[in-house]
Amino acid sequence: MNPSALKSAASPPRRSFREQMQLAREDAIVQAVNRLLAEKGFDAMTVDEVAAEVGIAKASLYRHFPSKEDLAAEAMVRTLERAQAHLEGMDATLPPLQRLQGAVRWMLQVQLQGQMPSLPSANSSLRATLMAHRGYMDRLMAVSETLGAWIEAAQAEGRLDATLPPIVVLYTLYARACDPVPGFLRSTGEYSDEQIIELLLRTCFQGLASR
Amino acid sequence: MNPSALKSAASPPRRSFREQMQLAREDAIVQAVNRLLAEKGFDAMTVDEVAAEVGIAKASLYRHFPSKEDLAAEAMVRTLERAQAHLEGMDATLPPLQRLQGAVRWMLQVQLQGQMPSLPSANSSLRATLMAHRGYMDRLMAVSETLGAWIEAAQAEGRLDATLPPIVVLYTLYARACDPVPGFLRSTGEYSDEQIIELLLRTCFQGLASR
DNA sequence: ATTTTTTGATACTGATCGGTATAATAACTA
DNA sequence: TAGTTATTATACCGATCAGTATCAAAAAAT
Repeated sequence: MNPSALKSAASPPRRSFREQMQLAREDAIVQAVNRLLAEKGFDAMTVDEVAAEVGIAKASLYRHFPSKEDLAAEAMVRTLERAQAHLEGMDATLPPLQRLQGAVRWMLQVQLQGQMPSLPSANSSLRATLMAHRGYMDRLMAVSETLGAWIEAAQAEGRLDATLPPIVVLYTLYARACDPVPGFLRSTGEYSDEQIIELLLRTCFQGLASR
Repeated sequence: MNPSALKSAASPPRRSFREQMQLAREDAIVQAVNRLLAEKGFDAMTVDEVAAEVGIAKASLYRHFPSKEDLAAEAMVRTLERAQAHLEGMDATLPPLQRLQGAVRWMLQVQLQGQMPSLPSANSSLRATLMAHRGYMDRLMAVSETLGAWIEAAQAEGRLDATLPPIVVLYTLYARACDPVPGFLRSTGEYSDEQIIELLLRTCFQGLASR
């Protein structure tokens, strides 16, 4: 059995073994980056650390990704994909407000599990890389459109304050991904992660004032 | 008229001229640090920048402050003093909830004016310096106690959700100082600073859900 | 006027870090 | 087995930056 016969038989497994390895490696890299990005942020994370955590040489790492910025961008893409998958996996019969709450709950869970990459909001070279990154922008827009539709639906149902511009709601939801409050609350040792999530969901959707 | 006579006459203006200059200089330094800290954050701010902005040599800067971390700590002290002064200057006859809203309004204003120093929440050496900084900790506790008293009073009046632990409310208010939403909203160009502040006050105290 | 202190300009040190080159080794292909 | 390719370890380059040393000029004190 010659290779080309095998290839034409079952789709193109052309070099599929090597490619499989490549993908597995890239997956391990992005996972490590994601973890380090969540733990210490972009500036404090070093490329040597990433290589050490994955267990490969730094040179091999640079054979997959051209720069540290692209590393961070890929981690963001991965997280956005997880987010979108979670949104699409939600019960479509649920009212939109509940789906939005589910989205925030997911963000808080990921953050408390130390898997939410945190990028500086004022790093020019990083922002430039992100803005130029097709995969990142596409996925960011996909998530934003999904959430945006839910926001408008929830407002139309009268469950979400309809006098708030949807963009304000969207940004406020996104901001839960980098809210320092969960971490501070956890460091008091007074609350379980589940309690923290319930408290934050209340302050986010019900506000601090009594109703 | 000899110096010691003058000194004993009008309190101790001992070396008062030099000290005056010193204070004025330190004031200029802390102001520059505060501005740069708000603009680019602790990591991106360089000591050379600070010296250049103040118009003095780096060596002279290090004669006033022992390290970059202490520089940041002093900027935080200055901001906390401004905050406390603002809190104490508020109309004491106002209901506590309104005073809390005034506090958040002030934080948002300072942030939008580019005068709110932003420190990384996960920089170990900086956190160590802050925790060991007497002046910083004292002022932080003073502000926290003032706000804490207002929170409990507002809850007792039934204006603030009394089922939220006060510490959760306090952290949520503090978090408005580093909320990325104001900046994002401003970058859309759709809203004036005053509109942004009103929107954020609503999402903070009334929440996103309709009432 | 003389002495002491402070400041400024400048250069330097030492460490960190992103990214690259090299040369040896392992793994896969044919 | 011979040859091609990928990976590793290691060292290096260049840039950045916190912090320091030097020394001359300026200011202040006596």
